[in-house]
Amino acid sequence: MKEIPIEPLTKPFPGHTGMPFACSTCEARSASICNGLAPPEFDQMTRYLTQHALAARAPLCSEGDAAKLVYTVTAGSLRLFQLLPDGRRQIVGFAFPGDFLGLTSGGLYNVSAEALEDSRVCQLPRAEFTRLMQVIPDLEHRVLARTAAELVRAREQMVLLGRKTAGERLATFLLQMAARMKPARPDMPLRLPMTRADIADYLGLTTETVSRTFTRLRALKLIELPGNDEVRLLRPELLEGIASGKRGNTRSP
Amino acid sequence: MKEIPIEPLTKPFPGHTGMPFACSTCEARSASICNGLAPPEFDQMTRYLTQHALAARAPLCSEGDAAKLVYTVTAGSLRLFQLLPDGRRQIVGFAFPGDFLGLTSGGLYNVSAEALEDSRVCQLPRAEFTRLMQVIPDLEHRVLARTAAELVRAREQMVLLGRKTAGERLATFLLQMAARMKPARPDMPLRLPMTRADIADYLGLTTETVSRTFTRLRALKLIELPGNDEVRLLRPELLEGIASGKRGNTRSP
DNA sequence: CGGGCACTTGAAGTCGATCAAAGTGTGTGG
DNA sequence: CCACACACTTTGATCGACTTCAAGTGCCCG
Repeated sequence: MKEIPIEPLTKPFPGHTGMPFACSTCEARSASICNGLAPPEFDQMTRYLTQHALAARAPLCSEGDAAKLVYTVTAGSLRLFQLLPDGRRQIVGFAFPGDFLGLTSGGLYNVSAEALEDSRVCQLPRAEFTRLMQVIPDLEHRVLARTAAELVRAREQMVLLGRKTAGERLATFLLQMAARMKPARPDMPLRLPMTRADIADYLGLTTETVSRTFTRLRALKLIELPGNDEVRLLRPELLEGIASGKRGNTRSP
Repeated sequence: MKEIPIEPLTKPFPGHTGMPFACSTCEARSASICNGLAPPEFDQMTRYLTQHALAARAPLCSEGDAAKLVYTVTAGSLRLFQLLPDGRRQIVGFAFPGDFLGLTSGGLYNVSAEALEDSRVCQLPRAEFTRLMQVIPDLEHRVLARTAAELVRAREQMVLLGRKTAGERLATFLLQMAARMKPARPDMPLRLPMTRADIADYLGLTTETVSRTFTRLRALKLIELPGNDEVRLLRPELLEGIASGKRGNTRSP
């Protein structure tokens, strides 16, 4: 939890196309918030845009801080979370390349963000981004579309946290990750950049329960665990059934 | 759960100002999505705008339905929820006068909505609303602001569902309701239009636990329960402490 | 006045939490 | 290159908050 300062990149971000908030990684996922927008306005924007590297576990921003910057993740992954005064933590989401961070209602960040592994972000002053949204309606459309999509995801997570069993939660999580990761080769094991504790805090469980539930799913031949941070989903269709919450599946896994 | 069809109002909505998506109630809460926008565009819009009454427990829309309409609540209250295949229910929010419903990502509603009591909504075809957003940037700004605010609320609810105890959940809920209701006179009891089962499905608990927790808070002289659907918050500052999750408070309530 | 629904209360059960300890892997420094 | 330290994970045993099952109470409305 020690502060590792954000260090500016010395050399150009590998794969960067010169387009702010767009990079080859993001383009590959067709996820960057600015991809394909008409470039003229971006020329002025470039002036304000910087890239930053984050060491594993480095904080990007903290809940309650003045929200001076908005970010696009270009490499690595982050956890977004809130803390209760006594230290209980809830991870509200993970961020991967192409994801957009820093939109707030009010001038303060409402979640904290930390790198899960060595990561990179493009950042832009929020004032500049707000101005750009006024100038480029299409940019605002995109931000709205993403925010709405994130709200849908948040509501699904509320169903998970409020009503699903541990087995259903983990199955849902694994399928979420599989959908986001799009493994290079099908049947390649999925790499999970987060620890069991992170998964627990995302699913409203403890590390012990997450670990036991992994073990249980493995015993049922639904998954394999080639390494501590790797999973292979052997029967996605069965996992779907469990994740969606059909009872009967529930009590066993 | 039987289908009570939406019946059109026969007489003009009481208190309606003639401004679509704005009514005296909404203005009083300065919450209507369209209040204060320049009226010219609304003249054409009025053609498509209709008002509807909902009987208590009547469904407004169902998760998965084609999202043909957007709504503003003008009177009463609704519950927004999702169901698991076996019937488990998670209420993701309640809607009160001034609240805007029906924004989706994709063409389908992602939650179901039902009236908690006799209610009224203004509705507008979604296509028309989308067109209006293109024409009136300020309208899109407002929709974005509300969606972002709703996302913040959803994340706070994730913390509640994932990490808070029953006592903390109920305290949080009561303060949420107090903040929304703005009781006419201070120290007037709060009217809760939802049942214990609704509260339970909102907080990820059972009706029994909600009931026991109400009893416990009353025994602690933190609240009074003048009627089944009424609460008076006697010590809001203590409830705040519990709701925010400082441990020590936790084990007693 | 009586049936039905929501709410409350009690007793017993369970899923996941907590407490405890042993494994596993990794990076570092001797 | 090995050994130690540390961080993460797994497994086991026990506990407890909330659920489940089961009555019982109160209240509204026909």
